[in-house]
Amino acid sequence: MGARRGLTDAALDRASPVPLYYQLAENLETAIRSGSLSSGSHLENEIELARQLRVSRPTVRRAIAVLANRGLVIRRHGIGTLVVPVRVRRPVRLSSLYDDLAESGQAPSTRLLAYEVVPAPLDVATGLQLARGTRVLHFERLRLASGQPISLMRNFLPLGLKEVVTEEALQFTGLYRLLRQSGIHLRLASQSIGARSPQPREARLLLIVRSAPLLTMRRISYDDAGQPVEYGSHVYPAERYSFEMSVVADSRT
Amino acid sequence: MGARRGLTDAALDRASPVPLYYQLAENLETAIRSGSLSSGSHLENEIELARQLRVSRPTVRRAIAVLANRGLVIRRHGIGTLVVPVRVRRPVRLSSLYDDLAESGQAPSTRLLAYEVVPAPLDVATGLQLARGTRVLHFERLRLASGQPISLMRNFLPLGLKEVVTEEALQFTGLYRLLRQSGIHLRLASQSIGARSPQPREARLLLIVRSAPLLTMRRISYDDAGQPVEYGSHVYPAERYSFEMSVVADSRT
DNA sequence: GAGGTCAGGTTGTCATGACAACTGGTTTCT
DNA sequence: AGAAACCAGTTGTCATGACAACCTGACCTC
Repeated sequence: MGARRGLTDAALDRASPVPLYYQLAENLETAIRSGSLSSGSHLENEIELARQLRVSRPTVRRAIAVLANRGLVIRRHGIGTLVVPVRVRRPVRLSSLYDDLAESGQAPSTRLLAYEVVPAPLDVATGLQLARGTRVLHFERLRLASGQPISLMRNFLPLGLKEVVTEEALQFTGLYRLLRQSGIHLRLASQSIGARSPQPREARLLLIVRSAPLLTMRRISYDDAGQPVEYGSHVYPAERYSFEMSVVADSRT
Repeated sequence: MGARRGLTDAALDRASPVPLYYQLAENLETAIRSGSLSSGSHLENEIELARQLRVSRPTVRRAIAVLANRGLVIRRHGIGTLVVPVRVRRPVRLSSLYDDLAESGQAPSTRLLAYEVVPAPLDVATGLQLARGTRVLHFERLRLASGQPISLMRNFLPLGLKEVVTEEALQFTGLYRLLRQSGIHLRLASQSIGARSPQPREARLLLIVRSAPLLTMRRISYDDAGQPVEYGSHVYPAERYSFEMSVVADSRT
């Protein structure tokens, strides 16, 4: 704060293991979100930016590409790069509900309704690429934000992860955080979003009437190696939940 | 065809205005989808690929980055690049329902229920960044696939696009295609997916009972310049429709 | 036999340099 | 006055070169 000159107050640290382009991307993102770079304004041009920061132009371009991918800026050939004049953010990312809630300041809490080892149902086995009936870890959680139930989550994981995702840990930590802490990096997920009416038990747990629709999400997550790690089947009360996302067209950059 | 040797039968055309990396990305994608590159197999390493194709390694890397972004391959440091062993595809892209249906072989048809100029409701005006009450183009379409209604779509556009999106054109062409044809390139959209119960009129039009839930999508699309181009508020019968998407974690490449 | 060590192969990062393509405004010409 | 041509500024594309970081498997040592 205070200094007006540099677009990026935080300097780049060449000694850090974090790549320069990534440091730069984060600095820029911070500047955008904090409002230092106002909506609709031009970013300084790449060559000048490179000169100021003492890095090469490809490094600057790569940093900007990260922001463009996240939908924070738009590049225009012959014009420049401008900050997206949109307020909306919070895309559907590969993060857990827990993270999302914690970030947005809501105090999330969890009730662990089930934790057991069961034979995989057919769709789960298929999704996790296991033989029919293979034993898998299954658990069910009810998520509350500000005291209100917002999600009923059922997950299936390969048995090998039982040591990582323990019953105790799940009480206080999100699934994705647990996985990340033990070195499993989720890289890709395919998911399907739909809607249906609640079953009686679901309506009771989520404190909604039976005629109120549920949002449903089925997700299969894969790690770095392309191995399926998690099968999730979640439902949300539509009146209290929706999915926000930003979609970016293939931008050729 | 017949040649087995080259991973990419289609050669690169340096005279083409299409960038080399993009040509390469498309060739590779074709190879993957057609099965020439089987699931789980390694891609040839970057340096060798560059040598064979007579391009630089950055060009190869960029092509692979495109595929990685689309979730078709996974890169592993120190290991190589492998084809994602997943069957699922068809992410939520910035394309129209019409395109999607046409691609998947369903014969789409459209009934144009309304086409008029109206003062923008508050949420529409906000979304399109117009003053409250500004006159906008509004139309409503009922989409049918294989004779069954699958979507009721309401759209609002700035009045300036009335010449492009005419009543006649809408009967036979998707909105996004119309816009593209007139040089408007959608670049970014923010959307929100939720669910609710249908209103009587919606249930009647979509041929569902009143207790059957609707999927809802609200989308605001922006063009190259970051100008809002379209506000869409669409509903789908949940029993016949769901959103499929793949999510990719920030991969640092 | 178990463990650590090392080498080879792979992707990741970054710099430098050059030219092409596009946009918008200015200038010039008719 | 209007239209065409030009120009400065910007991002887009591509090549070459170098080194770092990482993973696997083979080898060696104990």
